[in-house]
Amino acid sequence: MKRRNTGPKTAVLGALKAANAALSHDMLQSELGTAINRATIYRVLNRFCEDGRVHRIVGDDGKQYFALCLNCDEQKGAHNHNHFHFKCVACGKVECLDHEIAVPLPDGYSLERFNGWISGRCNSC
Amino acid sequence: MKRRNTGPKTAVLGALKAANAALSHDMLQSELGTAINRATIYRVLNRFCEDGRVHRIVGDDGKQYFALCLNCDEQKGAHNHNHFHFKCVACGKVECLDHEIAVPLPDGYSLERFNGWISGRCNSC
DNA sequence: GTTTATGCAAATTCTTTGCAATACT
DNA sequence: AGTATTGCAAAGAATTTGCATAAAC
Repeated sequence: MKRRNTGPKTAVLGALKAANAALSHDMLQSELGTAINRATIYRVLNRFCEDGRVHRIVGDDGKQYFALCLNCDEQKGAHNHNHFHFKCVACGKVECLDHEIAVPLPDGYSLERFNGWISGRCNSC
Repeated sequence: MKRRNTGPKTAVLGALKAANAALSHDMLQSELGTAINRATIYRVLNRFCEDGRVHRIVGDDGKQYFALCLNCDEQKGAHNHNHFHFKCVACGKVECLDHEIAVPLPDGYSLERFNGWISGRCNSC
């Protein structure tokens, strides 16, 4: 399944780059306008996740957020997503808190996915 | 707004106690049967959260899970929910990992809600 | 007898999917 | 030409809400 370069794909990627933050579908949609279809945005995002270019976080609002994998794929193919994401309740921005978390798993437990989320107020708000 | 004792309320509370785990709505529903209405279960859970008897966690499946506040309210009225919740992808059980997490917040940031979630495999699976 | 809580159905919100049409390579 | 990708509409899943009825206190 070879990937192709298309408008929606580069638009979504550009928006994520420009935002330098994690964006939800509706954030992207209002950024990109209705010219790009809702379903397309979801599909583009899911493909980016499969390809390891983007990681997905679920917020405490139950919604999915997407952020570029900055320190992930370039390293060694392994993702290091064991960090928290912080959403400011005032300005709405979602940032990666680049601080690897040591997970306190009981003996015999194995980790498959990590989803750390904090809501609060950022220093500009 | 005074609270009243009703069947659904005690049924939900009993199920949460018996499970000794965090349960989602559909887990509760199948536990309690269809005699208790879907909307009622949601309303009971939301009231429990308001009253601080139960805490709510959002899973990486985007669904809400509810667990009794065991070490929370009795202490000093303050909740300590800065712990992870672990969902086993095999057996589906969601446990509280009772280990207070020190959150690495940047200067000037304040915490309002903590939502830590890990998916993986537990020691029985 | 008040007022909270329930049940039912319908509405909302977020996300996915089927299918025909479009556009990369 | 061949196949990945899009758009549109519709379906699905999780949760909430309006309103009349029932049940605590």
